[in-house]
Amino acid sequence: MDKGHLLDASSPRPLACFLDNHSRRMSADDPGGGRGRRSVEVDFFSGHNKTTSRVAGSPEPPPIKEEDLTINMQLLPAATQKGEEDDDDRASASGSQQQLQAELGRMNEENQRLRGMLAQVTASYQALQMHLMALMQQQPRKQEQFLLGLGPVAEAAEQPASNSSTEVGRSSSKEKEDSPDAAGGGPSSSKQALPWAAEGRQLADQQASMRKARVSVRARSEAPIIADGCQWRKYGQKMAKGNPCPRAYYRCTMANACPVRKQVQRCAEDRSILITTYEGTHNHPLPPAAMAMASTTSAAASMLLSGSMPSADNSFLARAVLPSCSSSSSMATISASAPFPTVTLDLTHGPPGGAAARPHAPPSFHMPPLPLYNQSKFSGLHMSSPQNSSDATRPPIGIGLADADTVTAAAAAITADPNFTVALAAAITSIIGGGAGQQQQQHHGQAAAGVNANNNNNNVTSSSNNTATTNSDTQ
DNA sequence: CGGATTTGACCAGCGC
DNA sequence: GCGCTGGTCAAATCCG
Repeated sequence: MDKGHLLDASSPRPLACFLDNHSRRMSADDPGGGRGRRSVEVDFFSGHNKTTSRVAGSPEPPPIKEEDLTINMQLLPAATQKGEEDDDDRASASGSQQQLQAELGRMNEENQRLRGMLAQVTASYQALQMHLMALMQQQPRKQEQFLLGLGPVAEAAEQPASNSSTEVGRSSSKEKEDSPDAAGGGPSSSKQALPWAAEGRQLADQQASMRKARVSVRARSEAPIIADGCQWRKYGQKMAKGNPCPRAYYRCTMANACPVRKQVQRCAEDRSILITTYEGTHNHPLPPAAMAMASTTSAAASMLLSGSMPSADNSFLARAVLPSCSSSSSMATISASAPFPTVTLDLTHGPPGGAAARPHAPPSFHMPPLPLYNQSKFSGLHMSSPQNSSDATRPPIGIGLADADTVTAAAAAITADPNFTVALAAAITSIIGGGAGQQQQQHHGQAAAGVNANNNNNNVTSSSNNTATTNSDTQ
């Protein structure tokens, strides 16, 4: 593999550009990415996120400020003054002035309402931030308590003090310990444990889900692999059942013990579609080129993690939240009932050029356009936890049903579950604001613990949080 | 010669 | 228990 080519983040290419031109750039003589050949990659997540998430050249939409919601009243005197200049129109001006005042009243009312909404959103955001911080502080402690002998014996016993995860084990149990999430706590001398057994187990389950959460990206491409900014090494290839195209396995080689892997396979039904499935979170600083994908994958993992709520809430929330963006043709589907909970980002839809033609358009959640391999149980628009497999057989929930009551009730339900809110915010922020730069990355870094996503584009060094994670995992 | 890829073999999980 | 399948390993091979 041409390493330099894989890491070619120096020539960021917006997705739109690629999908418009990829057929011209492709060398289709070696679609399998043969040994030593020059690999051609799709640069979906090029280094400069801003180019990938909106039309090139269009300015970044400014954040909504409180002042923006204030009605500019300077227009009123001007209109009045003009009325005074014309004595004949004075009577009509008086009438129009009343109309203007009535309008003013309405606008003031709306202004107050918008201010209230803004205040509410701001308060909610701050509350969520506080909650997240509290969770992140609790997590290492609970983790170490779990590792002290309350979890499965084998898993606890396999936790090496040295954390020498350089060699990825063959067994899945060994693989689990390689996760940066699992390494967050590290060995401890604490001896208080038993009261935390149930909680520790729940946490372990949560983290197991997080480890196994996958993000699948579907995109039209003749290239054998997409350039996501990371460095990958191919370690295997298999023929998957039901698909004549082989599935290639890659692992991240940007750090020795990075647990992130990806599978690349062509869609059997449309071989121009490349399906790249990511698993795990990076335990090392990422180059800017890789931030978008890392953000997406970990945010999706967070989102899936939030799916551990009761099934009724899942379907309800999905129905309430998802339809609001169902009109878009760019897609993200959620499947927690598959062998591994999976989020699929579908970049293959829309007009020629697909989502790339409107890279700034927010991806939405929708019905899966095509059945995905390894997601045979997927049944449509829903979020379901693995333990609630009954949801998988539920008929697809209708899209576009979000009436006002539904939205209101959904807002209440979301508010009642901070975990979901945080994860959802992270996912949406990541997906929509893929190019929103630092704010997005800061969001993500806070929402998806253990992921090196809070490096901004200008600074690839680890933050304190990520450094802790990296150290505990690799040392 | 070092590093990446290929490919057959091995292992674990799952369903029957 | 057996077979199937997915995932991984590691020796062999290839390439720059």
